[in-house]
Amino acid sequence: LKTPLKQASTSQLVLTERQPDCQPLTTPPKPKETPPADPWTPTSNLKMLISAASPEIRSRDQRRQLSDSSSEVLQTKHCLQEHLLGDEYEKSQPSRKEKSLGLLCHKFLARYPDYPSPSQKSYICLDEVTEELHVERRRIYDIVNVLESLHMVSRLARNRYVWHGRHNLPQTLQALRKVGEENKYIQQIQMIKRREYEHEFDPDSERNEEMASSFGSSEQSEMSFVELPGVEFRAASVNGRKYKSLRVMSQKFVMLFLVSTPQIVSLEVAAKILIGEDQLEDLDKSKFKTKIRRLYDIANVLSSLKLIKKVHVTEERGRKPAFKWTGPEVLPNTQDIKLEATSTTCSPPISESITSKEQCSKALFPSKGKQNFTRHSSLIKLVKSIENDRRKIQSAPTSPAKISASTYLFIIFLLETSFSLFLSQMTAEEMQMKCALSSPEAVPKPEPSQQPALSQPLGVCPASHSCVSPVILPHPQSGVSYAIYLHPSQAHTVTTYSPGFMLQPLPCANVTGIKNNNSKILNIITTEEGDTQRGPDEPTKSLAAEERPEMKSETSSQRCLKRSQALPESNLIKRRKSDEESLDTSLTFFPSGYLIPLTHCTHGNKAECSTKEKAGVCSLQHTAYSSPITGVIPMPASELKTVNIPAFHITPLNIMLSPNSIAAAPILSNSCLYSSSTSSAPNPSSSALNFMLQHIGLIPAGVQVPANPVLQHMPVSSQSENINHSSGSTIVQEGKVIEFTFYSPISESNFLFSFQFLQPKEPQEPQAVTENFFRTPGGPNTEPALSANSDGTQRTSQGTLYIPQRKLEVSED
DNA sequence: TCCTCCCGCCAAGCA
DNA sequence: TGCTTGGCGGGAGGA
Repeated sequence: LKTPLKQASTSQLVLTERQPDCQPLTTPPKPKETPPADPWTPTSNLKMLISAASPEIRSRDQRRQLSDSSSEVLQTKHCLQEHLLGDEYEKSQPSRKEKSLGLLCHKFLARYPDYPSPSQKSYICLDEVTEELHVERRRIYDIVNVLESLHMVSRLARNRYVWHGRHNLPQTLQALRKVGEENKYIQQIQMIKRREYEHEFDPDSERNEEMASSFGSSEQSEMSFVELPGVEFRAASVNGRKYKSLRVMSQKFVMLFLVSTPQIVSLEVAAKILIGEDQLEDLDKSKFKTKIRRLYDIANVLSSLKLIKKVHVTEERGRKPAFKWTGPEVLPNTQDIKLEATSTTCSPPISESITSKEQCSKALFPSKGKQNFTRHSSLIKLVKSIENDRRKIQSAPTSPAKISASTYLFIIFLLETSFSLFLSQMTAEEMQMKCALSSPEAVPKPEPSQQPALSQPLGVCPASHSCVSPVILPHPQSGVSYAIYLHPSQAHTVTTYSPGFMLQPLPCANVTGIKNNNSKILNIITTEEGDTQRGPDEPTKSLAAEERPEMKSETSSQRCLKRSQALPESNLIKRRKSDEESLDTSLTFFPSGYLIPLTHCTHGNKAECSTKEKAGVCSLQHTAYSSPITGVIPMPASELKTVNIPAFHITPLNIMLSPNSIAAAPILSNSCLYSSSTSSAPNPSSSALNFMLQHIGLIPAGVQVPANPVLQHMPVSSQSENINHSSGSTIVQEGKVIEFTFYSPISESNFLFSFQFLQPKEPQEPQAVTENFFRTPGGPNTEPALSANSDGTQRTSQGTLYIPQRKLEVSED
């Protein structure tokens, strides 16, 4: 008796024979139990014929037929052999590989066309499938669940599904990508990698605790099934298990690929993210193993669909299993981009688009009505991370401190916090005074289409990057305006605290349509009464009210773009145009809570300043300008050309900027530093700084840190040639380096942060990501004694404490 | 030894 | 109440 050889290549053979665009082929049924009469459908008959065209399959079928012809005799013999040779019998059983879920999925997919005719619905009866494929029901559920997550099938009734094929796949992937972006999976991946990274150098750290605290408190942890319009979801047990469902896991897994660059996701990272979202209190090893098991299940099905492919990622710690996306490329929603870039005023398609998307993505961020005054969950994670770093710093203040990514994130936190504090320090009177003192031409009356949307109801936008609200803080004295990106909730906070504060949405990051319009954008400053208590007779109020319904369905970026284009010829533009002419690059802004100077450092506004100084406005604004906390002292564009910040960034805030707006990076130009910090006016930010540093634990309570700038500029000589000045694009390309220094009062050292992102030209080539952190000795105004190397790998100097490097190599099996 | 993942128990939920 | 659905983890095959 010749049973099919238990050849290792069997499954591979079947896999390789199947071409993606061919009609699927049938796979041979298990030899030992050939059904007397296969219920061949016309389709399967056709497939059988096609498969017969393959010599390999034909020969295999011939063997099978030969076997079938003498089945009775052979079966008897088989039984005899089974009795006689138990080991042999065992060997005759299909190997594990032949029973793999991937192979089974191939068989399953072979039954149905990739693109079924819409008029002719294919139904899936689980009983039939299990019988024909000779598998347990349980296995079919695994497959069907994953297919369901991609909307390739949908459940019709008990035991019954509808086959959609790949018709819905592009739409589904688009939706998943969108949801993945909103869910900030990139940041989560970065954070996990960073923690692993830190753990390499500090194995005794409270890694698990950190991980748990990072994810466990996430309010956005629950995510339900992402549906498509028109594809109804009728899972059998929707309530109890939906969050752990293989469907949801599968969707999340796919999301990770869609948002990652490169599109390679290791199982470990995926599992950690999935565990984190299940609000696990700790990283239980068994849970982790279970998650990995499920991911293998999902990966097998996705591999059968040719959406992913197994690879291995070789890091310094070893070789890790990972998967690479091989499915269709899913670009960011081009429709959205177009809308953002071209919309001028009220644009109904935007709201329609968003409504549709919201329908697609159900309850990704469950609205619990807590968005007001709460930090976004991603920042909560950062804060926890910062706290952990703080502990480390406090525990060993004189020992070489390890500067982790968290410390960098701490700076982000500082910046963000400083702005909040700065705003909260400004009394309503001050702000109103500021408004009053601003020259009328500098503050043109708003037009209906310019009305900022800060008074819009909260909760309209999901918590996503796309909904941060960029605003401008005009600073007439310095001639510098500050762009501030705020989450809608923060924007609301601002307006609540500061009734008369001037806020002006700006075009969001990387809007292609605003290239070379920076001078216009920079100077479009309108007033907004954020206080909704104002009387209805006031024009701005009524205007705001008029616009509010529209705002409900717009993203901030869309709104702000409208505004930027609505006031192209404002007087302010004329007045300040000369200041802005030196800037000929396109503008993009930090979508964050940063306080960002929008122009290079200018010092020619003394007349304006003197006027306002009389009322104390200048000093106030000067504070904003020179705030050491914000660390956003502008610098000449010439100094900025050498620096860029990768869009591939570890902060939860997508930093996207042009060579011009790079001035907003936490880099300090010394010239500006001194010119801006010599003000004799009281500096409210000093107390804010001390409050923060004390609060965060970098300085003990009672200790006061002078409000000297803590950030210093260190020119980066490398990689500057990579910056694409002509395009002004904010998308950073390979090899870009960003460096900045940060002075820690507690350790009296400067920290130099350096990031470099390297991406291969070819996806198959090894990829490397290097990140370096340094600490340098010296005081607040000391230039770090480090030189930056272009490759980021050979940097050493006195005071260099920590130079972790990570290289990532990707190899395919 | 570790990776991979099959297998089947058993509980939740449905008809 | 029987059946369907599917979470889960033990443990075995394979590298």
